[in-house]
Amino acid sequence: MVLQRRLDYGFNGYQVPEVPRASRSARGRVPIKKKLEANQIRAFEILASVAGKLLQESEHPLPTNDSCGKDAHFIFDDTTKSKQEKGNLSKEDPCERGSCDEQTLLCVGRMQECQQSYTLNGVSHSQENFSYEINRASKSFDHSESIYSNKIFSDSPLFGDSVEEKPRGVLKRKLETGPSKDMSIKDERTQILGNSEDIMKVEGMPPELVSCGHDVKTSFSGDCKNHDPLLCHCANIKVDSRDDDENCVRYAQPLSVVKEFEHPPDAGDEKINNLAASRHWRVAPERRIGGYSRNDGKIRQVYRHGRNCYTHQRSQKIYPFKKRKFFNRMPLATPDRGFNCESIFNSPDKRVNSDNYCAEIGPSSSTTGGQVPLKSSDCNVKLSIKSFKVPDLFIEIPATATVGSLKRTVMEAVTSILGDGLHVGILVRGKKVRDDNKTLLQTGISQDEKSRNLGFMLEPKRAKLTYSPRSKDPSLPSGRSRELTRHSASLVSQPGTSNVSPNPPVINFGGYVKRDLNAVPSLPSTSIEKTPQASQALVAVPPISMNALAVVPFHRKSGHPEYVQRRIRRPFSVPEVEALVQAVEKLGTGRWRDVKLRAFDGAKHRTYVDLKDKWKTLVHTARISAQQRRGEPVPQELLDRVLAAHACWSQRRAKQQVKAAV
DNA sequence: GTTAGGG
DNA sequence: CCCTAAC
Repeated sequence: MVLQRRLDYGFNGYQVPEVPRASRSARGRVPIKKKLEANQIRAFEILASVAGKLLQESEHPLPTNDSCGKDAHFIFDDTTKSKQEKGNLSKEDPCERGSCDEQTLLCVGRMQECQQSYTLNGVSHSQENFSYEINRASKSFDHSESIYSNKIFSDSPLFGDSVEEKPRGVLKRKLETGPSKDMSIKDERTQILGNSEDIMKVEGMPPELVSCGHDVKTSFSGDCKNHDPLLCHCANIKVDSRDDDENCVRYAQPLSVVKEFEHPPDAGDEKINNLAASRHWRVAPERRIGGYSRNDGKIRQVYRHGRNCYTHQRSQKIYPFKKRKFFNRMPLATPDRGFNCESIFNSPDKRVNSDNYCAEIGPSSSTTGGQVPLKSSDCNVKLSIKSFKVPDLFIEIPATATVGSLKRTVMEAVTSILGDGLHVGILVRGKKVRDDNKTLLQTGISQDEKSRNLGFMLEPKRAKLTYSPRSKDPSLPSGRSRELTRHSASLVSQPGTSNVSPNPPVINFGGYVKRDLNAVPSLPSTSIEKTPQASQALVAVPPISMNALAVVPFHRKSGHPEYVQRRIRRPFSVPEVEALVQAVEKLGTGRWRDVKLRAFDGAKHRTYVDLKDKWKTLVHTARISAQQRRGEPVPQELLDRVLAAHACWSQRRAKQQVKAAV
């Protein structure tokens, strides 16, 4: 079987998708955008120019339907050649050049296999946030990470009423702000994050890491490949479990294993339906600069003075959920994010066996769901995948580089990421179908006339990692998590004592979990698939041999501020409102961070700004008539408390101001 | 990073 | 929820 490796040479980074709204960093600051504009636009143009010339000069047309699905096809003639010269890097055994025992990470695939969790200095880590950095000189591989929280649950405000003490130390704050170098770990408790963001956290995966050219050793100990994240943490575990967004579960009970596989929100309603609307720069002339597309991507000088000056991009101010949302929707908002499917391939067995790139399409995969599959001959689904788009590639290249070197570099990167570590994700009407057992009929693919609502994307495969080899029962993780959900979703308060005890129980919404109802239902076995954001490509590139060219993964997270999506709306539930009211009654209206810590600690999707905003709306709601209110009705009792607390604290503040004035 | 307030 | 200013 010949691999179908046709590429619509649509570097995602070259495209300028329309965005719902301009945006900035999640916290409303400007830095990202400004910095980008300052530093990248120029580099952009350089690359765009070079790439544009490259394409112009190419004698070979860009992919067409004609050859699609038939033969391996490379756009550039030197593709194959390059491949031969270099060998199939992506297929190369990662162990070949290094010691697997030492967790030498050479290839994308291996890297991905290792990124679920690992043990460092005897402490297990989940890799929610981490970065890698290569020190070429020493050929050492450093990683940094931030553990979201190892804070034990008992440390939560839930068990302490004292909020006056400025809480929870530095770590606590860092937890909300994303990656950091803080490696401090209080104890063996390690949270396991089942989110799919991990790959994204491989910030700036260094080219060397996947280029098979250098031994890149981590300080991992143990075999992370076989590391079972589900079974390795047996102490008290604080679980931050998320649904589509940031819903977290904090579990007070000691658990040997808890993991919630998230169901990221796939693109909900706002998703792009017109998958065929490619934003490839070739079709976006209006955005071109100087005849070429202006690239919104980031271009950094990787090699300087002939040596690798790669620096990983530390996104200290990246807010995971925001980015995640962005990525979750990318496949829809910007088709270039992963797929480009508008036509059909006709396969007798409804299967495109292109080295697994399309294997998930076939209904034959649906036979394991206990359903009686339809006869293939009865209703064949004809699909044609015009082209796949590779995940984002971020290329850094000196302006003095030749076009030829650019070609080779890009080709290497492309072949590398295609060679391994990718699997296909399927989107139906903007929603990712995670359930491999669903039939095409069930998912609606079969009725999809023009495939316009069907999309394919390439994603790094990592699912096998998150899976416990020892746990054959796919329902286990999910079942557990549901249990967890139920458990933690219940309001943590002691009825009867509230408002009476001098130390009333604190309602904490750390364990608030909700599933994305819009998401296509999926089975546990597939829910662990990577989310669209994980389609971030880890690109392999021959380091120095390529005229000092380098390709590094385009870091969506740290760039393209315009792509940042608005967070999904998540109305406050009544229990949440109650928790908020209670906290504000206690703390007042000017200490939102404390309120957050006290009542919503762990509910990462609720920021203190959210709480402040909610309070604002609560006050407003309480003041208007019941008929004017919308949404889930808030008990009048709560609204009364809102008004009372608001009045009380407003009065206090006024008094203090008077005092201060005098 | 937080807070406050307009949008 | 977003976005900013101000601190």
